[in-house]
Amino acid sequence: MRKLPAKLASQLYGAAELIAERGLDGTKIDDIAEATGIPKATIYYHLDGKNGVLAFLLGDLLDLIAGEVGVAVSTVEDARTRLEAAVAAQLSVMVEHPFLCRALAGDLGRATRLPDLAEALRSAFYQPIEKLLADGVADGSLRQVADPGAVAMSVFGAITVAGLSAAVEGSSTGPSADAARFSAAICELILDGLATPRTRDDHESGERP
Amino acid sequence: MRKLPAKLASQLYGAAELIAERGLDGTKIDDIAEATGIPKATIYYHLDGKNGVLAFLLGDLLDLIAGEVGVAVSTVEDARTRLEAAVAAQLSVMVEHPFLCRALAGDLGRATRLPDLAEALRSAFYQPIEKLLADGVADGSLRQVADPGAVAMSVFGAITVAGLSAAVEGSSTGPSADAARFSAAICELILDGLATPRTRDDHESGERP
DNA sequence: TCCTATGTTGTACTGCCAGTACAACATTTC
DNA sequence: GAAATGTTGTACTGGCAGTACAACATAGGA
Repeated sequence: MRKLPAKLASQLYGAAELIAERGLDGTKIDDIAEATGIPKATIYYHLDGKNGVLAFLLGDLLDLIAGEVGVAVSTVEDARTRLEAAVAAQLSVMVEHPFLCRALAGDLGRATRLPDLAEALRSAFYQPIEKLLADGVADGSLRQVADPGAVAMSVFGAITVAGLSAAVEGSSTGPSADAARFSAAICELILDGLATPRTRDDHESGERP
Repeated sequence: MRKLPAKLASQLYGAAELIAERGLDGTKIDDIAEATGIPKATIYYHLDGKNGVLAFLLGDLLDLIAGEVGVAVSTVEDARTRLEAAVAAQLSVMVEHPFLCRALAGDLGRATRLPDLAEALRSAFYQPIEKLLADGVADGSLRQVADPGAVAMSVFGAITVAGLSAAVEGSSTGPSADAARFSAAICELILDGLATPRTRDDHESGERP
């Protein structure tokens, strides 16, 4: 079942847009068969029904993300720099696969109920972040926080939701520009924060010209 | 259809756990009928099928969140302080309604495909944040960032994902402690960031005793 | 009190669609 | 060229959402 011939695999991607648009429930197997050109009987021969299709598509996406992020994380730089690279890598893959991302977001519930996918999700998205934050504290490039688990979860959320929104909306400037823009915004947020550098309490507003 | 009698409304909440656990697809109308004690025919008399049930439950949750956050945001404090209050409010509601949150997360796709809910989602979660960030720049309590839209989306993601994870996991210390913990972690992250306060580039690690 | 509007519920039915069964045919491999 | 493996059309089954409807309940207004 993990031996899906390359040709079928590539055809299957034709179903991503459909699923992204209507959700898996709104998509009939016959629709998938028609959109991909793979006969229904063949789909069932190789995959475990609709869930199988979803699992295959999302599994691929998650592997891709985990791979790219893995590369970005494996340099000799300090953790803070690697964190920036990881953010950029994750966003770049997401922006390049908008349909898969939308399918993932839309059928998140189903995805997390498929054991393989739940694990893949975790290792693609959450774990690298968690590790980088810990590394950063160790090498001094990131601050020690009171609740590392909660912070890692928030960082994960910031990146992932921004990525999904970027993937969903698309833009005029093309995918790589989008990825760069969001990536910069996220790093600005999670590294430097939003508080004004000045006083940390009580300030009468000063209008700017 | 928005006139659901109070008694039925309260019974309907009995379906939240079911839906959270199995997803809406995995939940049969007859299961809902049995779990809530409302006969199937009555459900169909008042609501528009399964989607109607989901819409009712989540609509309620979102109204609640929007309400609490609205209160937190309407004080005379500066935007930074109100942002902290909004984070706390949102998390507190989420943590107190774990089943509804799980249902929301699991059936996000369906939810966003229901027009009323999509709008409610936006106004409960995203919009208050967006406004606060703008206010903060205006009153000087928050930093001006290069891409406010992208940053607002990331902040939204940080809060929401953390809230979902808090709601899903639960804990031994009770809901209000959870909310406070996550709330502190998120504010620490989005206000002060994770970069070490020291040098902003190039640092040979310095071990701490 | 009776009459009407509105709500409540059981029962029976319809239609759609995921998934299965299987036989016929194709391709590969040795 | 025979056996194994893969491919596909066709026809069927079962489960469940949603509907139809009649019987019954309740409330309120005259």
